[in-house]
Amino acid sequence: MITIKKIAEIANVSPGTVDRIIHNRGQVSQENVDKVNAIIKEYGFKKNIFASNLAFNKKFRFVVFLPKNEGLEYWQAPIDGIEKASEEFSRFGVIIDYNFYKYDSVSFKKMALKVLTLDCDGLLFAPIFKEDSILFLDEFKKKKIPIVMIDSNIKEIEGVSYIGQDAFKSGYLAARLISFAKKEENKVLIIKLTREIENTSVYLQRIKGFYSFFEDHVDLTNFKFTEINIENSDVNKLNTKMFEGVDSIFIPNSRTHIVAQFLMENKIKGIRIVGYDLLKKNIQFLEEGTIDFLINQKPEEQGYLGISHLYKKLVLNEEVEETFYMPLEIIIKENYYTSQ
Amino acid sequence: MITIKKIAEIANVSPGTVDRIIHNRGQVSQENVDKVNAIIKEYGFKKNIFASNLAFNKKFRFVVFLPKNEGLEYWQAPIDGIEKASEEFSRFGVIIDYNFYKYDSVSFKKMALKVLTLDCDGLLFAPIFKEDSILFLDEFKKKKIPIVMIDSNIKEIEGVSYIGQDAFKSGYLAARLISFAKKEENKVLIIKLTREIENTSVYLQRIKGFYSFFEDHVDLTNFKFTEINIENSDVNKLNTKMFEGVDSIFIPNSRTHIVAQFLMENKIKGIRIVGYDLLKKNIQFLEEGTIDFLINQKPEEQGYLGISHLYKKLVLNEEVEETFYMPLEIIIKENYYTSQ
DNA sequence: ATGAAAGCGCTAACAC
DNA sequence: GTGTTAGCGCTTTCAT
Repeated sequence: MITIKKIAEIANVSPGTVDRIIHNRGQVSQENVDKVNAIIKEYGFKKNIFASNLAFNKKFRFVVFLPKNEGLEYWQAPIDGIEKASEEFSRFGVIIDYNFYKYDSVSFKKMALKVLTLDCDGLLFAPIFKEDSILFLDEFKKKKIPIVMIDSNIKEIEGVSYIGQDAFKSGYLAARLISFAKKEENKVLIIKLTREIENTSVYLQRIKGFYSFFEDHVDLTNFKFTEINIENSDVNKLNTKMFEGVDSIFIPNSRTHIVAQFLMENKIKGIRIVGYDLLKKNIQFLEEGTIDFLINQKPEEQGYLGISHLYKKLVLNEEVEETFYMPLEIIIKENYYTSQ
Repeated sequence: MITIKKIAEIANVSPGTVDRIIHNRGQVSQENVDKVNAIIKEYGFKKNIFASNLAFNKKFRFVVFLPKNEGLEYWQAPIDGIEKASEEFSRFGVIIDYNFYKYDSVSFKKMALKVLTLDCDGLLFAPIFKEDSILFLDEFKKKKIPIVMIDSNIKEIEGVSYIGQDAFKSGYLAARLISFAKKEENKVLIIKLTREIENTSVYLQRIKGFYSFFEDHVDLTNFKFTEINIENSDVNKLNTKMFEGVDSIFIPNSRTHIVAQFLMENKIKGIRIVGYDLLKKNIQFLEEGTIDFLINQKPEEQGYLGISHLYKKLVLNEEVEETFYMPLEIIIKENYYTSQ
């Protein structure tokens, strides 16, 4: 492995000049730039990361901008992953600056303004509120520093990395899980437990993928679908009539346990349920047998990989994939505990 | 973060003495040992990994001791993972020394003797042949360097790390997948496609776990089991009679495709098949619909994590989990491609 | 048993 | 526009 000193020797210039060229600091003659670049290419120079970091002694400040955990179990998971990464990379100068907002648009906007003022080297962000997120990102991108999105993707935004699931494909998978039940007539309920404020695109994508599966499998004519909308995820809007004759239920978000709880309380049995995310309550019903399948988004890993992405890009100057779709993990009672 | 120099200052000794104490090189008075250790504890000293590696400039040689890929698609996967890790960690001085053997006991023993003579800092190893592996490990352990096993575990061996699946639990999971099919009478075939030479403990553990599930679920009385032994995985020993009236098949290893192929060729349809590993041929039958479930052992990740384990332990001096059970990944047609 | 000091390769400040 | 050099924190050799 060739060093800067040796490159300087070969090129008949000083190490300082080589350094200037490598870091595009300018103030070098074009002649030398070409000469040195040629040598770098020829010998395949890669800077010694130990020496570089030792001398540079730079701290890398990554801003994390996520919803607060207050009552949001799901959002604790990415934080756990981030903390794991933080510990692992702290020795490489990585510092995490946490910025949380309450799960509403007003709090988000307020915090966004603060985040925009922060001095940092990278951003990890979850675009929960789509419109506000786009405005925020457009502004933040002016900083010209790497941005990683987790959880939900905004495909329209350019130059921002994404780590998370493909919502459409996860719905497609859910449909397949539902299709396991082979009966003459299969009544499927799709229950949307929504919140006013949240980004609708994720669960709508999931439902789209869900239907898409049945469109691709026209032989499955014995499946009939009904959609139910439960605003504000209000349990009181559920009633036993809804479930009469129902064989399977698809709930395109993590509030699966609300339905499971209702079914249990009303002693409605024998319905196959497919939902999302390993929340404690969901796991409880998985254990107990009411929920059959959960699709795991691995939120902890998303957090970990988000920081790892920034670390590799900024600290190690490595090339990294712009988009990483998390595997679609099927969780049932018998394998949930192996999922870390 | 306190440095060696500062510790020396506080303790009124030279940096050399502090270094000797940190590395247990001896030749220091007990008085100084205690004094310095107290300071290290008080200030929470952690050595600067950049400076350390820069000065040390040590190469870490990890020996990889695995079966050769010749006709063994499965064993290419861990090698891919190892190569990925190798690239990633090469800048930290990690060098991989590959040692392959043919998939037979004689070749293994021959290579084992060579591996024992190698000068290295860590070992990544797959104990395919149990008895021979125990003899080898007992000998290798005298080197007092870290050893990681992947793929199959030998629980009797102490002080050796394991990264891979829990075979028993994966069989248990397979049983659950089989149990999805709800019919009045469910005839289940367990087909053991074996090779004389291989370690039987893995698939036997899987079968044990498989039965264990049905023992835990006594209500599933409608499942009846038959075991078939196909020695040398010989297709010619399969016949159509075996499959008469069969509803489900469990194949406790990666040779699932052999049965799938037979069923396809003989136009036997409607049998649910659960098997192991994402071999190309298995995927092909998964795509086409003959195989319903594959349990993925993530062999690539096992290889990657194995090297990563040694790297963290030796290069970074980090603490690492001794045993890491890989998640039990359920793969169906709709999610296999998301599994990297 | 202990201290002093060179050097690992890179960065950045300073001098010319 | 270019060269020189101190110093990052640790390891290791040599001297005492």
